[in-house]
Amino acid sequence: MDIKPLRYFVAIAKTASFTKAAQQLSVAQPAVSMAIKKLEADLGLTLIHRADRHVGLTDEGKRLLVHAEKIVQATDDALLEMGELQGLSQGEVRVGIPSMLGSYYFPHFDGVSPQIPYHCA
Amino acid sequence: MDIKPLRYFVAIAKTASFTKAAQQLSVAQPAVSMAIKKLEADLGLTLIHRADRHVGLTDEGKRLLVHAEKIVQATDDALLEMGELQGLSQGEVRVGIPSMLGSYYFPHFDGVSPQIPYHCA
DNA sequence: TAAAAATACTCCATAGGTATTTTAT
DNA sequence: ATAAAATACCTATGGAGTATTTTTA
Repeated sequence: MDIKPLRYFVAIAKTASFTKAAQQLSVAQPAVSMAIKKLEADLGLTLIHRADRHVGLTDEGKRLLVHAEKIVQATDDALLEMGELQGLSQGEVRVGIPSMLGSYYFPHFDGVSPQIPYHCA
Repeated sequence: MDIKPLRYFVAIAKTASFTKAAQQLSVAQPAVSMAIKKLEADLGLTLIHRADRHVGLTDEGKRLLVHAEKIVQATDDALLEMGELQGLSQGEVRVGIPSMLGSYYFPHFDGVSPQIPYHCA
């Protein structure tokens, strides 16, 4: 199972519309249609009623929605934290140390290196 | 973010080996290597030390592991329930009704059809 | 008739497999 | 020398876009 279709699905559930969901997600409407179609095929279930001019979840769709929201939330949590860590690991700490003093204040003992790579600005 | 690489990642964390993870997941070893490489590229982080003959998670990898396990678990929960619902919706209810009586006991009023398709065994 | 969703098609990215090479013990 | 991971290469699948058609209110 992939996460993107679940995001599409959640958006459809919220907006009750394939078109609005597509706009909200900045993708073309057919992408959403096909993603849901494939998701339904993969699960062997109908998730959304298309009948009577009204997009609504089936009973199975309602059950999936609960899970989908958890999965999306957990993924967003992960992405957020990883993004923060990435920012940290990318961020340079520019410390203005005269180069000759650097080796004194920031010595490089074997196996004990700074957590964040630093260099003089 | 896709779920399969996260499964690979969790398996590597557990087995401390790309090769064992691949076997466990029934995929070729390079698939695992490349999936992790892409995951690291996507996140902009190094998740696994490859140095010194010992596969181990970096600090960032350890943080991701916590999230990855949640995501995988939530996904498995979803797949399990959807699988159960699929089994139900596929299951036929075989009711032994003499065909001539069927239309009496199970009439087909317009727009009011049974929830589960039935037919006589 | 107008909207929303589905279908048709095309293209490109990527996941995965086999074969091979690199690396470290 | 061996075992494990990385790289190279190839193929096939599928995800997404544009254009178009179908459907229903």
